[in-house]
Amino acid sequence: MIAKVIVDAPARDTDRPFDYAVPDKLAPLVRPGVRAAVPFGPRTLNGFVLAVEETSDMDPSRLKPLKSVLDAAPVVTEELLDLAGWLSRKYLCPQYTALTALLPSALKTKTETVFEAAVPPSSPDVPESLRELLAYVDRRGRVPEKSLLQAFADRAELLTSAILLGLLTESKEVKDRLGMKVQLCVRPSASAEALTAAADAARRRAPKQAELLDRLASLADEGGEPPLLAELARDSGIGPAAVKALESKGFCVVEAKELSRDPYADRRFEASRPLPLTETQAAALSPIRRAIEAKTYAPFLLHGVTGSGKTEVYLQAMQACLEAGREAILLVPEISLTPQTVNAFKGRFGDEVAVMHSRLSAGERYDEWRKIARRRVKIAIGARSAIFAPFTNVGLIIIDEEHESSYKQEESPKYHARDVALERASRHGAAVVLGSATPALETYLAAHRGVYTLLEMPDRAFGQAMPRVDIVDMRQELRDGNRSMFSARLREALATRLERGEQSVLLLNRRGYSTFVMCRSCGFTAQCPHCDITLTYHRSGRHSRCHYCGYTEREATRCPSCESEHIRHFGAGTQRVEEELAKLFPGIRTIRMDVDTTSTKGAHEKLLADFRERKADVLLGTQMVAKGLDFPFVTLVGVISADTVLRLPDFRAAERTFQLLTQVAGRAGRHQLPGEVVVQTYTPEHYSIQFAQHHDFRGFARRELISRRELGYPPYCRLALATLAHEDISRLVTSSERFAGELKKRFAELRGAGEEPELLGPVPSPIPKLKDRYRFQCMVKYRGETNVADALRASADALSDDVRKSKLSIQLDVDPQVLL
DNA sequence: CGTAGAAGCTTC
DNA sequence: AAGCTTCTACGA
Repeated sequence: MIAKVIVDAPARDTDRPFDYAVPDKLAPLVRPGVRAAVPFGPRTLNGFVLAVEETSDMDPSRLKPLKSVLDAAPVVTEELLDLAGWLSRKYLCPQYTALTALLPSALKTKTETVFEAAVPPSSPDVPESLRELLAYVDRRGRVPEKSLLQAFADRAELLTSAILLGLLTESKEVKDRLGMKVQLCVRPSASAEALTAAADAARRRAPKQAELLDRLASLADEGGEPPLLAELARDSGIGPAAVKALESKGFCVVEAKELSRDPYADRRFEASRPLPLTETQAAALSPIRRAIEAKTYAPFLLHGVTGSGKTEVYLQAMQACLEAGREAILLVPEISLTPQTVNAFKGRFGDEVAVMHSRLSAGERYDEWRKIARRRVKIAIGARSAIFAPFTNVGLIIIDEEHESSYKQEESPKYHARDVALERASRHGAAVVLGSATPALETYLAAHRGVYTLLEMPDRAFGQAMPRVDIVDMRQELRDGNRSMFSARLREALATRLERGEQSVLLLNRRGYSTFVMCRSCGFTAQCPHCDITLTYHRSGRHSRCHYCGYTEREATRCPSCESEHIRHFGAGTQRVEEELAKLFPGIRTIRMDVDTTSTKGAHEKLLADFRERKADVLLGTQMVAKGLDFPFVTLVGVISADTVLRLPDFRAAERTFQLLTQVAGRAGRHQLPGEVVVQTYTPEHYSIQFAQHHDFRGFARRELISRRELGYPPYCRLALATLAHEDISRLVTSSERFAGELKKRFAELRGAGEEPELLGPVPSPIPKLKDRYRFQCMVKYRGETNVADALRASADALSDDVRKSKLSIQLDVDPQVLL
């Protein structure tokens, strides 16, 4: 028997199955989808068994035997094995990388170095200075290198000399990143009669033993959960000595019992029943329900304004899916995976739900994943990676807030959960529901072309009004002599909230920090004449550059548009806003949320909880305050500068601005108190801001699609991005040009079909230097189903010499979301 | 001629 | 990716 194994050596040369002989005693365990340890050259590596076959093309004498099998049951289903192949082809990543992406991190095993004492610590060969080290290792048996380094962090040289002197033996061990959570329990191993007899005999001499024997007897008789060792000691005072004694006499065995950590075990969920649907909701639900019942692949776009009641549609679609005997997956953006969301679904479906949440520990995530793999639940809820829930009969996949950029993974494999969802659904004959108030334009256009069925919910379910949005022209503020970052309007609105004891949220968007030049008098920003993209300001060279095509211009001292001298690069931090806030409103209580204040675990939740309990008047933060928050006393949302998103050097900047403003407007006045939104901007006339003010998605989409078509951006074409990096800039330039040449050569072959992709670059990357390596990029624009992946991979392969020899790195991103 | 570091090759 | 072998440049 031969196993085809993808090994943990993710490089071009090794990205293919290797054949191994399967020893007879492992044969029953070796199945497609299990992990195995295999010899690979002089090393031992982990791998995934792709297939089991009778024969191999290899000379049988050269086959090595598989070392061990890591899983009693496959961890990757047949369908997901195949999907991993699809991921690797579409997103140009090694198969091993694709396979690990399917699994919870707890199963991403690595080999680690472990040390053992080669001689006893008391041996005369051990120098005095190394006694302590050796004793430490000896006490523990096998010590992972990591823990040893930690324990002797300040005395690393001791470790080195111990290794050099041969006092420690070094070996590699394949380890699971985490064992299952186990506790020891006591199980009877004799008949009930024998145990009762022994209990009677021991009654006088050893009462504790007798008590345990009684319990064991009733267990053997009636069955039930064997008691935990720890429990026995705590509740009945039966210590480990008594257990040991009985175990040695063969009355019981101590076993490791696998526990499931249910993070929601001690939480109550308010049970909820299906609500009566509005007419619009019912109209949206019925085609979804029909598709689930018909078991055919059917993608939908559910376009519903904020508050239109999409959640109830999701809930009832899931209900229909469960009734059809099939499984469902719900994806939500990580940031909105809050207790609120989880409660809504746990409340309706209770124990049928597994939640994959990044705030859970690796162990808890693994347990939730196992519930899915063991078919203990029928619904999986989670962020991006939950799309790989190992169900076998998926009937429905819902992606909430489908426009969110967090559905695109920025590490390899750089997959988009929406595309994976569509791919998986087509394999299962499942319905896909893409839900959003502000769909991605790709999705919206596809729906209009009939690729997805469009379902619309244009009104709020309970008829509430949309919040009022005020746009403040910051140019006018400057003219009126206000040089601060707070407009009179926003200052006044803040003062009113302080007076009334209501709360405010202030958003300062600085994501993808990027400086650009702007005129504070007229709002002019420098754009690329070829790409209509904001030029990025480079302080060192005192120039601005387009990172799409490389166009460069010198720093201006006067505004080319209005001749004003108030032209400068732009950007302010949360800290500065906080200071200014304190100056304006002495005694104001502010909670600042940014990378600095939320870096420690749980800090994010803590800050939000404090704000909920009204321990602060203002919540000031970046991006992360914009979404999914729902606080009853927030009646004001202020956007310090809408321009920071709008002027990002990204063709999606207008779309992001519209989405952000629409989202943020949804945060205010969600309850009884009416809400108000103040948006500060230097470009109030920009259509993204205008349409957001009037909550007009359709208007925005129509306008934005026109310019996308004119400029040749998605959704009218598709993109792929190659980023090359090297520490030596001149070699990088050479390699980049060679890479571009290879690409062009291959693209030319597609010319006949009228599908020749367009190549932009090579140009310096928007982050031109990272970790001492310079970066260049090539962007590819192509249409439809043109096979660009093969050309990219082949071109990268053509430079594989440079990659290996001169440490050039080439990163490929198909359908990039963030072009920064 | 010896040796150290770089470069190349192989992994079932 | 990483361990092992081969190449090659330089000092004695």
